[in-house]
Amino acid sequence: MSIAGRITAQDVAKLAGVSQSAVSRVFTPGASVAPKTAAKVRAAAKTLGYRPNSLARAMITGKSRIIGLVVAYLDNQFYPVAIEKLSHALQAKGYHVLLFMASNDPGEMDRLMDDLLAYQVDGIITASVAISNDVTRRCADAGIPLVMFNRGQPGSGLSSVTSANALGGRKVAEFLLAGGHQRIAHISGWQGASTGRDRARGLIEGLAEAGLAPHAMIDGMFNRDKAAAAARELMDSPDPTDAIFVGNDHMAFAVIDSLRAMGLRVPQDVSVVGYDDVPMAAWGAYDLTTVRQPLVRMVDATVETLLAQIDDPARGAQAVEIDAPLILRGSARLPEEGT
Amino acid sequence: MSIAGRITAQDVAKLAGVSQSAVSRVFTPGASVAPKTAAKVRAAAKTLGYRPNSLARAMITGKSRIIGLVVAYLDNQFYPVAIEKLSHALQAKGYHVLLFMASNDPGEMDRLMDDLLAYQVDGIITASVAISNDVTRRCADAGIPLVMFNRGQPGSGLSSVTSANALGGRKVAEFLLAGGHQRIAHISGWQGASTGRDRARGLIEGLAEAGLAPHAMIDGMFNRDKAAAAARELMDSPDPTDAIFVGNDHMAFAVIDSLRAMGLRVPQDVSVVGYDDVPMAAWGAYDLTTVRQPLVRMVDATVETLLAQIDDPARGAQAVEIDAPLILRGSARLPEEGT
DNA sequence: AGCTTTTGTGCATACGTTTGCAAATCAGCT
DNA sequence: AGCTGATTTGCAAACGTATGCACAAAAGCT
Repeated sequence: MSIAGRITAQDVAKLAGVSQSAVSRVFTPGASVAPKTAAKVRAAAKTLGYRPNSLARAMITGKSRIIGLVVAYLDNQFYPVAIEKLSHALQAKGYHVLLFMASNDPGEMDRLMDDLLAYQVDGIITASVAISNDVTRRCADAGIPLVMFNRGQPGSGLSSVTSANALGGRKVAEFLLAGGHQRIAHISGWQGASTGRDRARGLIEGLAEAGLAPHAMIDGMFNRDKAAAAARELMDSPDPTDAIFVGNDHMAFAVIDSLRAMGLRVPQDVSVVGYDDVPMAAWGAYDLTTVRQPLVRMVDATVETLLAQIDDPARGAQAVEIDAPLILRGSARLPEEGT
Repeated sequence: MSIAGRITAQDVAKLAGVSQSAVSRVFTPGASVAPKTAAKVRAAAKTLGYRPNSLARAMITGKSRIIGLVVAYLDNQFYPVAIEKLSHALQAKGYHVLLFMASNDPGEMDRLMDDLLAYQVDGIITASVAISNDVTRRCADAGIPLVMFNRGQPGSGLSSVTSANALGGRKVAEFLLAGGHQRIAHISGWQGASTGRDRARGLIEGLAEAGLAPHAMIDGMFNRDKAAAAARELMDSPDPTDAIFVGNDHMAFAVIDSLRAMGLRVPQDVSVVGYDDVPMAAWGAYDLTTVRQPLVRMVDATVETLLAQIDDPARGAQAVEIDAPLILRGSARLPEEGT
């Protein structure tokens, strides 16, 4: 019965009539301890309600079993769901998640790095946040593996996990062309991010193979308001588009809202295709045709890559790309049968 | 230039020509240290890239400056946004967030408690997750403050921050009555949660004052599928309702999707009112009339309550309720002018 | 200058663990 | 019984910091 104050391994040792080391060994998986004493210790621990202090353990072993997770925005549904899955996956591996919110202010990440290092995290996952070279260097210096989730940084020597964004853009191009669209515009993801650039490039390449070019390209910055404005601009023009590929679902919803507010029908007047396949894309109000980022596989690849790098610091960075299938729904006109 | 390995206060001390204690004092806000030596130490720290080890600091002070944040689901947009704000608010106060995902399996929370205690968190915030008496007791034993966000546990002696849910339900009742609705149904939040019960009770009381009773009550369990099924059931009946108050926005969206799929128009055929006012409620596709939970004020109250309890463990629990205004949009028929 | 009061510093201990090492116990043999 | 080898155990030293205590240095005063 613990009145107050922390219960330590000493207390348990005293009650069980063994040394403190013995207690430690009982709670250390690989250690050598006789079944009989283990039983005594476990009994004592249970009555006192003892749990080893993870912080003290981290000090001595040099492994905190904490992963720093840095996220910029949570209003795009893709990220909450990703966090949920990442967190579950890491919990299952015995790691814990220290959550950091970063604005996209570049200085912000540097400040967060201080906290991350101070808490001796074993590894870092960043989701949709820009990494300066300084941050990269400090991670390398401290020997802390970092994996970028859903964003790459070519030439940075950092691991990343993304979907096959360029290929995804290509698939959209082919699909829209097959559907008979002539004037295909792109409201892109932020061109400062690999994710945004690659999707745009894929679309352009896909159209080029048919001898076409995008009817228009506008940087939507992954921002709803920007995307909505872009949609209005595209349709107000004397030569409006007949299909819009939007850089992610989050913007695509804003685009559809905006089109409907203009009295246009989707997909009769204009087709819309998104990217991500967040749960909301399947909801009746949008029924969005989109490219699915296979979240579970991306999450699995992320923790696998990160843990591999933690276990073997000599292992180099790797950039994983996961195939992203096109999901057909009602927001884009379908190709004719038998094409 | 750090080649590898952690830089400790010892290293800095050596370089600066002072004792390790001096270095510690420079990084401890209230401590007594001469400006001159502070400067020397800071310089040495900067060239070595030194940051105090938070884990070691936590060991000695007994304060980890870590808050455990336990969340059940992230698919309801209310919670991601809440997490974002909570995290920012805590970061601003020098705390950090250890994130735990809990299923609503009651045993799950007990297991998480082990981890929370092992990491010596200074406090716990739970968002929409059930707390067993056992968990309550263990927190009390360990002297760890806990505040429940967006859920209360009457008689548990636990702090909580919610909106004024019952009053909110009342407001909806009055508003729908004023709008001339006769058959008002409720697809409630989970009746196992105070939040769901209080909103339902408010509606019932509000209708009772006008001598009415709900036309129907169905427990939607905060679940989209359940809510959609409930909506179909309500409208398929020989005596369909003319207004549905839904226990939260997340379910309300499913209800609207479901109604539209039946060929019904919102609000011409049936009015829908939600609860939360998540960002999505303002989007064109739903334009949902709803009760706004003032997120910023709830978050502020939560961290204020928690930190007050951390600073003064003797302070008792308190249940904060924050007024929740009704936000009028297009999903519910408005009362006549001049009523 | 001599005294007292304030301020700054170093020494040493403590926080709660893990783990190498050596001593001690135990089991398995002849 | 005596020896060998394997297993279990306790001792003590770490990990990197904060902090009480004693003392040194500086500052304030008449």
